[in-house]
Amino acid sequence: MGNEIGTRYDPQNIESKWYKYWLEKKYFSPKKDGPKYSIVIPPPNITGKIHMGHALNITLQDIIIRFKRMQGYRTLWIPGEDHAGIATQTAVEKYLETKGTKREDLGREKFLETVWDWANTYRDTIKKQIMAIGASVDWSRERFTLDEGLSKAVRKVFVSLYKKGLIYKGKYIVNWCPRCKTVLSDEEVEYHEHDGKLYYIKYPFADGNGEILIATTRPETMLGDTAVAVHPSDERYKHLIGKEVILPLVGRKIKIIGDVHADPKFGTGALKVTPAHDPNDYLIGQRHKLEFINIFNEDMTINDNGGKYKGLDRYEARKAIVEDLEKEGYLVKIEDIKHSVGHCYRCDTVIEPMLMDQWFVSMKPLAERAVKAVEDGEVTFYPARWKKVYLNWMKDIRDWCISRQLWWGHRIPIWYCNDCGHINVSEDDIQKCEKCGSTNLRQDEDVLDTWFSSALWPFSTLGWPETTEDLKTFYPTDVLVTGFDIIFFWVARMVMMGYEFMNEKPFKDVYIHQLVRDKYGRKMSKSLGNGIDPIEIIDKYGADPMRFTLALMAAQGRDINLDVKYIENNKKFANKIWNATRFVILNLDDYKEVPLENLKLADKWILSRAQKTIKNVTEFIESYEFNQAAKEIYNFFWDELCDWYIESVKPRLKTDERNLVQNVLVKVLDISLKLLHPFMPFITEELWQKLPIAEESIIISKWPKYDNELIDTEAESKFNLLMAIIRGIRNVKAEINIPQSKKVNITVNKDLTEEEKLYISSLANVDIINISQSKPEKSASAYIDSQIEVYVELGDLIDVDSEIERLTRKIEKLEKDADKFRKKLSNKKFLEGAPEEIVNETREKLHNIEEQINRIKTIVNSLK
RNA sequence: GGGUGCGUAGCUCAGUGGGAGAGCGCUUCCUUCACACGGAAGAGGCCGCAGGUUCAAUCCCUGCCGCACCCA
Repeated sequence: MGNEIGTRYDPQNIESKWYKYWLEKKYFSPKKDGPKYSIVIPPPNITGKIHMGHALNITLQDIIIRFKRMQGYRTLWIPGEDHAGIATQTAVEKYLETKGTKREDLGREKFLETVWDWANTYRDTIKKQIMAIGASVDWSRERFTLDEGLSKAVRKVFVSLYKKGLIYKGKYIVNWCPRCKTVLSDEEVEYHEHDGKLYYIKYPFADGNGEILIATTRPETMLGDTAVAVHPSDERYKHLIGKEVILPLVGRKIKIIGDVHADPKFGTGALKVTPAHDPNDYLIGQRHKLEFINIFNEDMTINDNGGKYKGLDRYEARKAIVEDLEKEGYLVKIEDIKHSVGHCYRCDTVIEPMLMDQWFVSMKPLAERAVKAVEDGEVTFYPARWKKVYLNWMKDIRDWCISRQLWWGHRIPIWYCNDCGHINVSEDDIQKCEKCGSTNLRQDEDVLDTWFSSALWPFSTLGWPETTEDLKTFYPTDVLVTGFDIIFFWVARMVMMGYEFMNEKPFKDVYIHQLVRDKYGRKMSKSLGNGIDPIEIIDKYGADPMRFTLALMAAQGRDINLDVKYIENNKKFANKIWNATRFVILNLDDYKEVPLENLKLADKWILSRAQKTIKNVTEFIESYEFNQAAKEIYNFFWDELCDWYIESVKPRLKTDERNLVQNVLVKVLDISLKLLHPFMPFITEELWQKLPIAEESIIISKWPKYDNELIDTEAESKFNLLMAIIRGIRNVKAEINIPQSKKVNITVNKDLTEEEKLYISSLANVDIINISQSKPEKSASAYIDSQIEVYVELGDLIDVDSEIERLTRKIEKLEKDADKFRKKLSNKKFLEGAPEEIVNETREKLHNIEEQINRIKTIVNSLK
């Protein structure tokens, strides 16, 4: 055991060393016995680096898993990464662009080779970053959403759902991202408020008698208009239903129809209907069997259906059409309007609703059990309010568009027969049409939504579809820790898939954690440049302080506004832990283990406090109240252990109590380091290893057990009194501006034990303690309650006037409190209605205060 | 338009149906043999506003105002 210990906490020296040691010892792999406890990591995207949100996510999971591991569970935390279809493909395309080439030039196969190389590099980076945070994940079970096993799982799921009729191909309005050149699911569209214009356009009646005025934010889509809709009960227009108008610039005759979707209060109440380019218009189109005219190419230029506007981009077309409308007298006015516009969640391009042939999962049948599971509490959300968010979405769920026009991803296992037209679906690649035997097959070009494979994560990572030992042992997992932003994308879909394919929930608890924002509460983003890079933080302050800060701020139901100064602050806490331990170790040269018997007051007090800390930290971690748990151990360590116990023990280390004190110190430190370990794994291992009780690793040490026998309320109240007396003496010194180190004599009205005298002398720098019933001349009161009076003898240092002033202020303060209680106690209703216990307590409190006031008053009078 | 969360010390935030808390910042003092990344003592709050429930409300309920976010 190396007992050399520097005077400063230096994270760089300890972190990588211990992580390596833990890996070598395979502590992160599940042991062979004990109740199981499992977590799957939310797989980070391979498109970038780990950010603060990941750091929080990983920290919280690591706290849980280390805690459970120490409690004796057979723990497994599976790491992995997500192939992130759109994001990765886009990133690689950008990279190719810098090399002057593009994916179409390479071809599908070559392109995918490039992406794999890229993916492997990034996976490696991410892995190193997760390690730097200290995550005790089992790397031997690391998975990737595109690896062989998971691909097998994806195919099995696709085929199964297809055969059940839950996956189908159909032509519907979908969200097209013109930049990514793929469709997106509804969840992948983000709506932002835009400043837009509302254009009022005249559509003349076909019979030449007047016109109807419509309002639209997207005049360019009029090229695809196939009707004008008004509300059927709109008095202004209902007589026009059935009449025909002539579409300006285009010349097509279209009908005026009555449909409830037309909002009489919006615009003019008359709505142009473009069924191929608006989700609502699409529904109107279906209801009224309108024609669907697609006017866009995939790159958002106008296609052949746009006549003279063909080839123009959608925004150029808008400009041109507005100009032409104005020229020809159709444009009546333009108003400014704020409206919500859908954007691609990956590249922020404005999405275009398009009518396209795509693959969908029919969600309603899958959602049923997933709803019930959460309603029945089989799957529980923490904090509970997210349950509502989940259920609201689930109950109004729409079919999921799962095909993507990408190359990077799980290719859809569908083969079309070019000869007989049969659609073959298969888990394995096939060469022959199962219907006609033709080899003239063509696999569907599209890949699946990345979230399709993520949805299987809790069981695919455990080996499904094989029935592996891991799957049998660790499914369902115990908790899922993630952010609220992917409840729909991921959490909900995992629940559905879990029940569908495992016939069992994927996890018991869902802990929804906070969003990490900057210190002003703004989202961290590249464009604002306000991101805090966890790796830079780790380099500068260490992983432990970062982790502790995140845990300390992880209050349920509120986001984290992170300021680097908080991390700096907790580095000071780490330094404090370091130095307190250093002090103990420096005093252990002659340590030998003895039973904790013949304990003194301070020993009983700290051991009792330690028990309460064990209890609270344990309970708070169990209920996912990480901030409370962290706060509990922080306060115990700094305030109680360092500022009081260690200070009180210094003189005792020079007496024959040395050996006992050493043992108490080691015991309390052992408890503290263990309680701190889930939060700060590196420093606690480093320090624990230096203690005489150290074993192989703190990681596999036993979590401290709460021992009711060590709770000593009497010792606690006695020690509390001592602390109050000591504070009182210090306060007197501070008030009259003499240094704390200046020795004074005090007088107490009651005899004290030798031990009590020792603490007062050493902690308050007191020389002589006199016992007397009367207040000495030229003294200031340091502590007064209904039993005890303590005076500091000041001699000529006393300033009677300021002493009177000080005491008068104290009386005023006490009187204020006393008034509150008097008021309460004079209230009949309170006396009748409140529980007796409360009434008695209040009486006692008032009595004590009044007693104090009287005593102080007596002193003041004697001074005058 | 529907929904959710938040308004507590100068700042950032905890917390609770029975005498308002922390960290930072601020004021004063101290290099005392673990730590100045430290120690000691302080100052500072109509717990957003208005009602209601209750013996008792910062906490529970309703409304309002302000700030975020989600969904349409």
